[in-house]
Amino acid sequence: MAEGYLKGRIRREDIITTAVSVYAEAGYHGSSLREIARRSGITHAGLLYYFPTKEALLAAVLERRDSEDTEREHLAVPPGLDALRHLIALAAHNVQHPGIVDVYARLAAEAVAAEHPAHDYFERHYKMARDYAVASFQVLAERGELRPGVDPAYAGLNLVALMDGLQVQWLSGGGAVDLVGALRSYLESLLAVPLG
Amino acid sequence: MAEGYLKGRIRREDIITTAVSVYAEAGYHGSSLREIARRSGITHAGLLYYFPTKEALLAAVLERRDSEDTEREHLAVPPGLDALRHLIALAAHNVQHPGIVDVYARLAAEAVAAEHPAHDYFERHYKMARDYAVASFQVLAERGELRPGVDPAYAGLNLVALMDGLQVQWLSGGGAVDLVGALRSYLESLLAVPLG
DNA sequence: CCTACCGATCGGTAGG
DNA sequence: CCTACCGATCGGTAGG
Repeated sequence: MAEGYLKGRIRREDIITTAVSVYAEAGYHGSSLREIARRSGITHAGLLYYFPTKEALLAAVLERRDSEDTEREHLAVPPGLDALRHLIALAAHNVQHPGIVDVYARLAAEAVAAEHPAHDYFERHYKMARDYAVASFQVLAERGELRPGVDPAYAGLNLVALMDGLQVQWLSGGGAVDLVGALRSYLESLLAVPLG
Repeated sequence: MAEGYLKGRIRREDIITTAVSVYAEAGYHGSSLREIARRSGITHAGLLYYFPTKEALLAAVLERRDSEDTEREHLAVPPGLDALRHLIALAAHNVQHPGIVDVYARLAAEAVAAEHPAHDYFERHYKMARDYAVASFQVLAERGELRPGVDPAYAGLNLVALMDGLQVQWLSGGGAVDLVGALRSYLESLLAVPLG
């Protein structure tokens, strides 16, 4: 009896996974429910049984990403030098999973438009990332671990922007871009202490 | 007699201008020839008289941008400190024209996919920008104007990535992001001499 | 979950 | 440049 529910939950997760890879290929607007359904082994009407609209599926994709980030306890590291090290580790992890990076880079760009269904999600996401980065540089500044003259507010904003921009070039360039090295290089140019 | 040709040329330019603003709202894939035609005051079949395919119109949009950049003699400034100053001026110019920034930021993200008709265009564009930035930092390094320990190759890659990422956040954030200030801050953290 | 369908919209063509 | 059309595809619904 609970089996019915379990199968449904698994099916839902399958569909979300498939959606992520289709979004990665065609973007959100360029993806059709029929294509996602086909790769999931059901009809598009069947897909709409699980997710009543195209937007509901997108929301589920974004929700899953948030819960994965939370699982990884991304934000459990307090702002500071360790947070920056953790960010490099996260970048190194992402480099092993280009498909995922691709989805979110494309979605973020599509969602620049205020009417895009993921617009608010990314606005919140950027603000959180920025606040966290700025707080980290502020902690460094207080401890004298920041090079003199470096503004924590700009350094934080630039860190988030840099990660985004590097991802696009790394995705586009087919391996010619050393994402992690570039990120380390940026951070080292701001720090008065070794990054380790 | 030449009037017919002139009118055609004007019409073509009108259509390209309209296409730019529709791309800015909906991206390339999300834009329809019918919508671009409607705003240009013709039917979509009429538009196809001037641009035989959807891709041909995209190509015309990108071509125009290149010729505008060339007109501005973007690349006439030799690599070096002046080139970086010129880049800041270009960013300040772009901040006055969010619509144009929007189109190219969205197109660049869409074109990450290798099958996208603008993929090759952006790949070339990125490579040129990167080479130019790296060359500038190399010139600075030779003149001792770069802070010791700064790698010109990473600094150049990061400069291009940073500009891209800042544009996305600036577009998305609705004015909360100081793009030009952030760019200056990045450059100043790398230089051993004042940027002026 | 499926079959069967809807109205809307798409890029492109014919033929003038 | 337009009218008129094509085949394909879209998201979503009805009804089981």
